Formats: sequence, structure tokens, C-alpha cells
Amino acid sequence: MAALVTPAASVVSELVVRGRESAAVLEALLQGGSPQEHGGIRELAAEILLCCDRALAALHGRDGVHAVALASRKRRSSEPDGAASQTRPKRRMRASSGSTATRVEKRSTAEDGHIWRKYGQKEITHSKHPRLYFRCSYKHDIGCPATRQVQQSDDDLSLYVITYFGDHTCCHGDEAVAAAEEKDVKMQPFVINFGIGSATESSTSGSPWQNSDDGDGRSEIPRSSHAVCLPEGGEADELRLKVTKVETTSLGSQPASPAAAELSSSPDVSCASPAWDPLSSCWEWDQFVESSFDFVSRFIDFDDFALYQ
DNA sequence: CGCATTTGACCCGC
DNA sequence: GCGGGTCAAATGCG
Repeated sequence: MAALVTPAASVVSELVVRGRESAAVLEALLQGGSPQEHGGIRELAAEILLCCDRALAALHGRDGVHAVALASRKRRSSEPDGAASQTRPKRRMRASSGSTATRVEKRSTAEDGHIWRKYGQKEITHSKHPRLYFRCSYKHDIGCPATRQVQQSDDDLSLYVITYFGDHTCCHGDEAVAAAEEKDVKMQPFVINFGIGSATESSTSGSPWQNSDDGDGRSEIPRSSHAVCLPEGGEADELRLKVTKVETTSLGSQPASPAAAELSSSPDVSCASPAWDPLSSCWEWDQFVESSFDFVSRFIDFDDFALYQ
């Protein structure tokens, strides 16, 4: 089981947790019964399905797309011929300068569902905050040209100005699922039992979901800038999932991330989540996985995932 | 050891 | 020449 704490397993963990968060909010909405709140129910349900679907996809893709991605990330070694190292024959491509931005957004979080890899940071004159440069993690794998720049707004420190360049060619649809489909792997039904381990049980010795923001006020960028890829418009229709029981329980004290806060439209619902680093679109996996993987494993019989390996 | 991140240097457009 | 975007060696972590 410990061997499952891999990047793929981490992704699965987070996805399922997010699914559970959404489920908790969903139930709160249902209990509230306010008609105006029902507007979000379908969206939440879609989120749940999508998260769980992604969890499956992550496992399906581990030997496929994800493995390919990992394998080809190796940096080009220094030029073997000294002459080449003397000069820089390669012209540098400028994705942003000269070309227009695909879109510019101001958001409270840099999360956008895609996997980005930071490749630079620059202090910008007349700007208090550095600009961070990201490219799609699949740039070198499948040549996804998407890049983005993230800069904290000087006007509103809670906002991040995100400028996108280029369109993603990597996450149109779910390539992991597609890879699984190519292999004709059947999505077998499995059970996520959110009820195993009651709230009281899981929240005994303090909250395992403590916000990592414990005072230094500055979230470091985690080692991995892999955000969970949750592209918009994903369909979870092939998902064969049985959620046997969902309990809305107070697992944590408060949402630990903007994303969780967004999900948690009801103040009565406490959603647990890893700490989110808005600048790098990263979950703080170190704290999250260690503290919660065991917890998450209560919900999931990971033995079922052996089916996909 | 392999990987992602950091960061100084290089390159390019204005 | 300057400012900003990108590269890639160095670094450090798992």
C-alpha cells in the first residue's frame, strides 16, 4: 500500500478528496433545499464524477501518457561538441512577445486545471511582484504550445493576473482516458465508500487537514508544480462509479485552499484539502499526502486499483 | 540517480 | 540600451 504513494497515487488521492469535498457540499445543498442553491448541484455532481474519473484516468495513464511524460522530461544534456556550447544557434521562441495573449484572467487562484511547469521567474520593473513563467508540462512530450504568465496583482494582493499564450493541445478531452480506451481497458466499477471511518473517528486527534499556512505567510512553491489536470468540458460519462455513501462531516476546521473555499458555498460544510499554492497552481503534497493518504485510504479500497495495473 | 526548480545569462523586440 | 522572455547549468530534493 505504501508503494501507492506515488505521483499517480497522489493525484488519485487528491482527486478523490476533491470529489469527496464536492460530495459534501452537494449534500449540504440538498439538505438546505434552497431552490437557488440547486443551480450548483449539477455542477458539483459533475465535479465529483470528473474527479473520480480523473482518478481512474491517472491510474490508467500511469503506464501510458504519464509514463511517457515522465520519461521524456529529461533535460537535454550539455552539448557534446564544444563548438555548439560556445554559441547558441537555437533561436529563442517568444510565445508572448509579439504574439497576442490568448486570454488574460484575474483570479484569486492560479489554478486552471492544467499541468504547468515553471521555467522562469523575473522581476518586473514597476511591479512589486515577480512574474512567473510557466509552460505546459507536455510541451516536450507532445509539443503543447501553451504557456502562461502568473503575476500577483499589485492592486489586489489576493488576485493573480494570469496571461495565457497558445492553446493546449495536450488536454483536449482526457488523453489518459483515451490512452486507456486505446488499450481497450474496461473501466470496471468500483466502490468509493466515503462512509468508512466516521467523522468522529477521522477527526479524533485533531484535524489531519490543517492548513499548511502556519504563519510564515509565504507559501513556498513545492518541488513539483504539477497541478491536477482537470480540463474543462471533460465528460465523465464512461465512469462507472458507485458512491455508496457520502457523509457530510466536519473533517476539518475550514477550507484550506481557495479551491476548497470556492467549493464550499455553504459555511456549514467544511471541506478538507491540501494547501494550495496559487502562484504555482500546486497542492502542497508533502503535507497533504503524508497527513491524508491514510485518511483517504479509508475511503478507497486501493486493492481495487490493482485492476488497472 | 533522476527529476523539477532555481537563477544567472543570453536573446530579442521596442 | 533597456526591459522582458527564455534557456540551460547548477542545485537540491526524494
